[in-house]
Amino acid sequence: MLSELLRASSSKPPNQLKKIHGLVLTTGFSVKNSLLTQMLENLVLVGDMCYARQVFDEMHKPRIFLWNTLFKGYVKNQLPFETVLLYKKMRDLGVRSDEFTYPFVVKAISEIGVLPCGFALHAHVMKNGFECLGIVATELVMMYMKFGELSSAKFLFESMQVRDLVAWNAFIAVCVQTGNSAMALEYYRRMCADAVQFDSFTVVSMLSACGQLGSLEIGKEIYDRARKEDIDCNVIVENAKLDMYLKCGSTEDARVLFDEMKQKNVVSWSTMIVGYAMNGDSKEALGLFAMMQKEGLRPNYVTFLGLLSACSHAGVVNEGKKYFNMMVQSNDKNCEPRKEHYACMVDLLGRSGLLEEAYEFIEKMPLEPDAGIWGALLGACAVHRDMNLGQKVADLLVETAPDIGAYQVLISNIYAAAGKWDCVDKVRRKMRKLGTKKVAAYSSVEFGGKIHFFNRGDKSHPQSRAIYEKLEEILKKIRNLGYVPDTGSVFHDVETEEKESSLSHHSEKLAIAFGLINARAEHPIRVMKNLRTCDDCHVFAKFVSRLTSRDIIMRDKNRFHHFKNGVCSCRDFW
DNA sequence: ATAGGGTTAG
Repeated sequence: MLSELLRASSSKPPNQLKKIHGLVLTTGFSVKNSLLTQMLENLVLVGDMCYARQVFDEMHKPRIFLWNTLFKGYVKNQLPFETVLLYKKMRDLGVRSDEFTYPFVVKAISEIGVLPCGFALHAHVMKNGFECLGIVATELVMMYMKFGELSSAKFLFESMQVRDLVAWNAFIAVCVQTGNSAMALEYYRRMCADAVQFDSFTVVSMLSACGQLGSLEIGKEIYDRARKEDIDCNVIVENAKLDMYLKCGSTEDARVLFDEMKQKNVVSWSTMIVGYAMNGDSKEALGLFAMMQKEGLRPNYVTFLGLLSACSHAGVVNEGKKYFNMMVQSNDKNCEPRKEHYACMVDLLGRSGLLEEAYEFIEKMPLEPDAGIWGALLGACAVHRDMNLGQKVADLLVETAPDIGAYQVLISNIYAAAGKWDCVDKVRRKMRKLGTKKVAAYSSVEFGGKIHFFNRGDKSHPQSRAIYEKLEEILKKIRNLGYVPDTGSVFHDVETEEKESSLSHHSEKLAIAFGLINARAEHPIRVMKNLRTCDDCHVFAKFVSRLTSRDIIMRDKNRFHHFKNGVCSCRDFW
């Protein structure tokens, strides 16, 4: 009777499960593990891990699969620390893990992100002889990728005896997730060469990779191949393609696809809205949201992020406030404003010059403001040259954002602009002490099925000579149009050394010159940059678009710049 | 009985 009750309770909410559990206890029967097992599984299913743990602790000598059930629950509910603690307890009690245990624990460790623990765990896996198991090995490979240990991950992946489709997909997916999309492409090509038949999972990751790389042509090619090979192109695949188009700056293609899609979900709509916002098409973004509401679809927190960033971009403060209030009043757990939304609001207010209001907004917010929020205000202070507030915020941020290089650079630039060189020194020393990493700037252009990368002053490209000649020629011509190299700007997150050294050989300038030489005249020149573009390159691109009548689409770390006839769609520079 | 892969934001 009781076991039937429990079996039937699997879909019940946690509080009802607890009542049933209480009932079981009051019957006075000796509670058998089989009953508790059912109970535990139900609790893990509904995600009440606290209660699940209680039930587990009541059990007498639980068998290994019960431990595993609990591990599964912890991992599924994103409680990596509980997972690891449980693993430790298990070892202390002398219970041996089996091959089902390790995938959970490895996943937890990679989420926590402590490399030495990862190594130790790998050693345990090897000691128990589980390393040759595909599933465990796959998790380990993903763990190393997440730790940034590319060579360990590659080595382990290569040494797997059996690499099935899931192993390939997992590896490619984690490459994309960790920002190594060029590597994902490399392995995709190898997968094809090895004649491993890919599936829709592969396609989704690869479309995402192409979005990251700005490789419109390669992305289209992969999608077309998927259609030809009769791979199931479900909503997720279509969404990924949509995102790829938008990340390549091709809002037109995206819209055509979006309108054609038979099945659309919140992600499709949000992708479009966010994409329009990124591309500076705020009107379309807001219009799409109106359509979405008409269709009766519920937005989620990502949708609102897109909306707020669209408002910020268009400088429509009241619209932004309207959407923010909509979130607050919606009473929908999915739409509660998170820190990112507050950061968006600060950005919106700050960008529009309402710095005081932005500051008050932060002071009044119910969540603890983080570096991202202060950073948004600091960026706005920099744009509006408000040194008083800027310094105040910089002072605050100096303490709370010790490890994010971009903020430190912004702070030191603010101090520099205010002439407070002792403060500049202090920040720089701190950066050096903390070893704040300076990410090297690079730009890339897709051409001929390949991605061409350029560093500043790069001479490694085979067409290098032609590129520099083209650059010289262009610089000469646009000087006549009124271009003056801007060496004085201090307000973006680039290092001083970078500013001082050959401004005219910035990676995006080389990439644009490369595009001018190679890209077909009717196509826009698409340039991707890993960091933010500097003022001078921005002005440069405007002039080039005017001089050559070519459209330049440049994506930097934050947003798109569509240059057409000497004008850019963005409001970040003027 | 229990284990590995995919889309939007940062």
